Amino acid sequence: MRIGYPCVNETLDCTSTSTFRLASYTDERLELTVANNLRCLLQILEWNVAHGLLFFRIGSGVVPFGSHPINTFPWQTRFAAEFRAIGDYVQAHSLRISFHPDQFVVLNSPDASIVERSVQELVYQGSMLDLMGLDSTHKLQIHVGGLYNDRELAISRFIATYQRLPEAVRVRLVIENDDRLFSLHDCLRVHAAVGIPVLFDNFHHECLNHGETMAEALRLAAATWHPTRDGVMMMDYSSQAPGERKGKHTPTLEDNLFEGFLRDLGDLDVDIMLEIKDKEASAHRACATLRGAGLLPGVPAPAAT
DNA sequence: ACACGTCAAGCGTGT
DNA sequence: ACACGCTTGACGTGT
Repeated sequence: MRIGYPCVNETLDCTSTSTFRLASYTDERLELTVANNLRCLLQILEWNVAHGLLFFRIGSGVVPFGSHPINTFPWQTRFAAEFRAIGDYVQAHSLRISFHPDQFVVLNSPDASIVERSVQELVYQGSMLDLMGLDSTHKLQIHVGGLYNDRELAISRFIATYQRLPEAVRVRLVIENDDRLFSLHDCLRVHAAVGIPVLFDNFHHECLNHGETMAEALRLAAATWHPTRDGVMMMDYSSQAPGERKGKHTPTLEDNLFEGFLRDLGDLDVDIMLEIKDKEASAHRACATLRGAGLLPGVPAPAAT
């Protein structure tokens, strides 16, 4: 089992997704920014290893405008060595990497140009994994997309687009149940049609479900991951922010809820991404809970920073 | 030095 | 028709 957090390390003064405005795009600016982002990315991964956090979601903005036509800089060749070094580090320490392209990636849009831009964004993010030399156990996670007043048609459009994706994207793509439109049940139907793994989000499942218990839901999702091709199931973990609007993520890990979740998990192996606002602070507490339950080996005591 | 309006992209909901 | 949340920082202009 690995524990991770998304995109940003709040302890280090180093970010892997610094960017600039489209209006101020130049190749020089791009080159400088990517160089700095990759330097910080490696630094964050090193910090994670030192703290026993072996799962990390890399932000979409490592290469600013990575799928935008304005960006014709050959960053793939210019930074081949840096990407490779990061991939080597990931493999040397058995880290797991994911990407979560954001809401603009909609594979089931009825608008062909939106689908085309979405595919280009997935190609960009998948190519970073290729450049790192990482296999298909490292994933790109997206949602099924929009509803467009016709669930069946929306699902069938997703399936049709999925089948046309470039191989490098298709082998890495996974779908996550969302909190309002496409439930675990919907994702399982897409899986049944094309074999795409389902990345389970426990909090979204609490918001939108068809009566499956948490323990059942976890096992249904786990069964969609092919052990060698996809690796151990990945999931997102969060819980409701107390007193806030339904669906809002908690600002910090609630240890008692997490312990209850671990009971539902039972003996299932899973890599857990903590989608919690205070990032690595909660990830630390999750690790402590897991070590207490004997589910994680001991790690070096967190170094003062 | 600091404040704050704004930033590539989509969708559904609420007013 | 339009603003908002999603996820949030931080860019970049103006003072």
